Amino acid sequence: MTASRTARERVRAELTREITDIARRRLATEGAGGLSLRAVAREMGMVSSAIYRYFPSRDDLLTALIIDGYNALGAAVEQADTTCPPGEFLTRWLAAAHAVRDWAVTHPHEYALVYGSPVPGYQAPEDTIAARVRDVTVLGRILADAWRAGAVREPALEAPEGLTAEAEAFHALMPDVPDSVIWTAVTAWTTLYGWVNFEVFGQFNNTIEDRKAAFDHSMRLTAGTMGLAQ
Amino acid sequence: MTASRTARERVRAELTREITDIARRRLATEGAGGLSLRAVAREMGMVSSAIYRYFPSRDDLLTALIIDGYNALGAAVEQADTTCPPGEFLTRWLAAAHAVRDWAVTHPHEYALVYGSPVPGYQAPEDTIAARVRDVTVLGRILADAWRAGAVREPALEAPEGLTAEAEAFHALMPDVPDSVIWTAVTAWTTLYGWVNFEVFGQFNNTIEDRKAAFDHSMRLTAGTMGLAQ
DNA sequence: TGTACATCAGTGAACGCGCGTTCACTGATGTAC
DNA sequence: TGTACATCAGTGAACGCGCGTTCACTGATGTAC
Repeated sequence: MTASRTARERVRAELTREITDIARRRLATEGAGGLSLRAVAREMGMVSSAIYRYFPSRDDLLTALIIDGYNALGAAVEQADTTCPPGEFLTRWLAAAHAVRDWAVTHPHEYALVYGSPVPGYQAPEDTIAARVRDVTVLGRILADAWRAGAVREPALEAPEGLTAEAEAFHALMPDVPDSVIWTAVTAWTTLYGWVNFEVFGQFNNTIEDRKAAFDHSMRLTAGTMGLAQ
Repeated sequence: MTASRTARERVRAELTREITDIARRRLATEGAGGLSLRAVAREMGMVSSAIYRYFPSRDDLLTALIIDGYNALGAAVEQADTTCPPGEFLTRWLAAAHAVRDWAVTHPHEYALVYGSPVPGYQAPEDTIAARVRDVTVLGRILADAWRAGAVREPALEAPEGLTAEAEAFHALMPDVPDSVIWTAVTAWTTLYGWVNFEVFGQFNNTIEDRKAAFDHSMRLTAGTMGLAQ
């Protein structure tokens, strides 16, 4: 019967989810390097070998968590952008930036998993790529839309000749946008994630208290660097 | 005899150095979380308990590595700045920025130790602070010097009222500099380290090849954000 | 200068722990006739 | 609808491994008289 077959599959999906949930929670205390199948199994009330019915190895579980992380972050940014009026580019940029920061601050360990120092000995497989680019795709789209609408002032600093080939990869995200603007976008991108890294990894401890406000201001400055009108 | 007493102490200093050297090298393969006293001892040709004559615990060894890392990075940045003509502020900024990047690229695992995701379960003690601020002290000094020399254009974007108190901590590094400029400096700081994080942690793999040139351009754009004349 | 004592470096065994993964197995759930 | 068989989930024991840290010890190096 299809119905009962689905019943078993449903349990399987639920337990798979429970495993990743517990694993995610354990990231907080142990970090990615210390994620342990046995600990997850223990918390599930299962014998450790039972986990292997769901994930063939520790690295596969880690991969699942990483993909989930990218997708959650990507979805948050996409959602933030779509709730903005499409023609208000500064608003969209700020919304997307805050979405990145908000997600990172509420999920610091998952953020560390996707944007922190690499897990030693772990090699991310190819299938993480699709999930990996969702957030920057949104950021690229905002600037590309702004450019098409004539809302981007070109920077005074031209792109150096030698970087023409390097900009290639980013034209996939931002077609029609000139190289000089591509580089302001890449710079803005590093500012955004640089800030979030600093905040999540504790570099602002004892220095900045109202981090959301400071971040907001910094992202407005960054919008200026990109030539987005205030 | 003082001479022979010094002999024993010299051996001690040498072995302590050897331990940290080996530990540093092992960071590369294992990451900070996987750093193991037993492995270091094995590589030293010592029995594992002998390490305890030199470091009372694993965390103390880690602390030594972190302090060394901050100092090496700080020294590199200081050195880069002092070789520049003091009045050429853009040159100084670029030199300092490249010094950070160069050091990080040649010592990626030590960089990860000081600017990457925190080591789970490790709490940095107070005595890391002095070493920790050497690099940003240089960056602050460059902008403060430029400001005093009248070489900094104030940004169009004023600092929001609510951030006055937040800027306090940075006035220690950059006295006399107005808040609006403080925030361009903090933003530039996050851009610099954000870039280096991205590069060292592999985010630019398969996208940017000539990273030094792209970084240089990005840092010139960032100088613009800070109001430093090109 | 020579001897008695104190300090220090390194040894080797041990404690108690957790880990990833394999394997033969039991019993329950689903499938085909 | 009922039975025989196949698939699947979970068990429990085991393999072989590495870890941080403690402790009583030996022997060498340094110190004080």
